[in-house]
Amino acid sequence: MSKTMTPKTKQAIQTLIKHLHQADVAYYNSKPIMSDGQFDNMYFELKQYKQEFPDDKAINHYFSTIPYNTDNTFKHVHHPYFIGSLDKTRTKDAVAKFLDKWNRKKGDLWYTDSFLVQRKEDGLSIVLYFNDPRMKKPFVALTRGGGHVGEDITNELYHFNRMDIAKIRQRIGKRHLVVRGEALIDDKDFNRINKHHEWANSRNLASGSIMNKDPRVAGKRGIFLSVYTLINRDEWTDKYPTELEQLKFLKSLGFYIIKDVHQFPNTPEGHRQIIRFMFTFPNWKRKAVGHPIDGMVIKPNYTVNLSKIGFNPHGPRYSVSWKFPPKSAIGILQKVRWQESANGKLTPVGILKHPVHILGSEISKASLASMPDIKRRGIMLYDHVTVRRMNDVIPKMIKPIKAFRTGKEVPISKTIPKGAIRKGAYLYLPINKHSKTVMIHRWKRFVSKPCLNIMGLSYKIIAKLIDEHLIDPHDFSSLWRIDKKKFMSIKGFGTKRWDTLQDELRKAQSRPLARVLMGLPLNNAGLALLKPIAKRIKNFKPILSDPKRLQAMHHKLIVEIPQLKGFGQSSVPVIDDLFSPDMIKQLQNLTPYLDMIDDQKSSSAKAKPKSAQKLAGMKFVITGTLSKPRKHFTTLIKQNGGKMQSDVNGKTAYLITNHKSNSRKYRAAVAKHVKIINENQFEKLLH
DNA sequence: GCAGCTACTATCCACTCACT
DNA sequence: AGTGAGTGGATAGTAGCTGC
Repeated sequence: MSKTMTPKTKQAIQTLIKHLHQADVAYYNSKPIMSDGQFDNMYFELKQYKQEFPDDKAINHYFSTIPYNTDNTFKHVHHPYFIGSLDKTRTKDAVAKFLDKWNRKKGDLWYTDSFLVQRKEDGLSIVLYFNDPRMKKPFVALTRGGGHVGEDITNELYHFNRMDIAKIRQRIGKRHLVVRGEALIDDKDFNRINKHHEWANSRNLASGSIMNKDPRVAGKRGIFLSVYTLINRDEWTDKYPTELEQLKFLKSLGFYIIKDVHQFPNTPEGHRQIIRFMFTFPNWKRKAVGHPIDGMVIKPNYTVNLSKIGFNPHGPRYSVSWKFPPKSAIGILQKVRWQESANGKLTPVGILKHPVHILGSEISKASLASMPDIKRRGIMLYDHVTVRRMNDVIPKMIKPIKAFRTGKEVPISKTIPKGAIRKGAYLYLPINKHSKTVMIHRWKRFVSKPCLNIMGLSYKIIAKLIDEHLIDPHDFSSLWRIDKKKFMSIKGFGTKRWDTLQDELRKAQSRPLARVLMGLPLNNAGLALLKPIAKRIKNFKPILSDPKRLQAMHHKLIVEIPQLKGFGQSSVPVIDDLFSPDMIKQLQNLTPYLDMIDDQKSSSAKAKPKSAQKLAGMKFVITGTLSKPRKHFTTLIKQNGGKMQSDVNGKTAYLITNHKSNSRKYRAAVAKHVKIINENQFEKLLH
């Protein structure tokens, strides 16, 4: 039963088909406008619509007419077998469901003793026919094409690397053999050749090389065929009933056989192992393969009954593939939200019309960084944009798909709030001290971890306290004078929350002066500046109550602080801000509740005696997750005389990480020949 | 008194920009 | 080169409420 379609859905489907078609055409003209992952996402979406609306003509038309390049001189030949593609699964559940279909009783149609899991290589699918009676020549090589008609590339095969087709033909003799493999180019060859070209990826290069009129070109570019299955296996199962035996046989004939085929038993534990193996396949391993792979394939090892299981319209029913989650996706930039911060700074965040899925997570918003960044990338409002997660984590809008523009796009500068002032790359709104956003931001800072560290007062809780008139938004000290009865009468607030708050307030009393000062709405004031200030103030309470001493201290700081190493005249406005009437009033109000004494013991990680300092002078950078919190390592480093850096530079001694990655720090470490060690090697440095 | 639910928070990560 | 501020999502954890 197909549901009725809303006009909105209809429009969505039309747009999807239009874009898939554009992408198809671009792809077959070797000028792809999006990545495979992005294409897959859209394709998958349309497939889901197909399930929902199986009778829709537009959808069915798309799936029945898949375009291919007609502009070539290669001969089209019919495949005597249907060369299908595998069903794509996306979830663990779908994989589990596939595995559960198989029985362990020999004789059953769906029987196998074990499964094979192998890479899904991302090249050009090619079928080799030896002595096939339906072919005009004793040896024919065809591309897969749409599965029914392929292109004759027999001449090119003689120039492929890693196999000698003439020798293989000799060994086969008169026997009938049909094998399938993937034409691939190694990453190192791709990179070498692409210095002078602009191929989108090595699959495109493989395709382009084979299509080149000169068959020698493919060979020179390092193309090879990775053979992964026997197609006419029914004629061979008497001798070789399993896939593994068939692959071994093909290898003995001289074919280059796909690497890393893993076998798992058809048992509940085996199923769990398969899922674990596939879904935790690390990125570095994927890169280490040396040529692109885009997923995993699962197939039964026992092949005797496979032809009886048969095909669905796309390919065999007895095998499925799982594709790696795409690294980027295409979304529509529907809205730009200008987020206002405590100091009036406006930062743009791109809101997507529909969430997209990248690396298994749903992304609905992505950073637009700043106006210069937006201009560099040429992104406009209502554009289709590619979205990536930087280092697989942080969502960011990368670039517009200009081919999808309708002419209705609007420059993002038009969305800037009225009254915003430009200062460098950022925009600011004049600070309105009564704006609720600004007030809450200031409270957030005051109670935040590096400042007063009062737990349990989040953005929403603060908003509630202000709304219920429990605190005076302009006076931090009002937090200590909340009316217990009123507090408890608010929905969601009880004794526990009250007790916790009181407990937190007591703890806050002894926070070091520097952290109290950092809680104030001062611009550009961090601990680095406030610590030397607090050190000179020592005990603020007696000074606050004496205007003369206050003035003297203000003067002393303005003179002394800019003299310190690392500080300049820029610290003066911060100090002036600190001694402005508003701030002093805040501090005076807070005197009954806070100690406001400089914490001299706080030179945190106590350094070991110099003789024991194994890391003296060494600079360290950490990237990625380690087995213990980073603090564990930073403390150890500091205790032993080392220093932490946030970025790798020429002076970095070691990058500590447990995994290879493509992060900025890792790349920098490789480029700058910085030693890369894991946490175990780091521990050894200390012994 | 307990389980299950809802609401919410802190923390982590990489990166960008401003500034000294 | 170093510091500070500020971006979002995943995750694990906390607290309070509700129903039994």
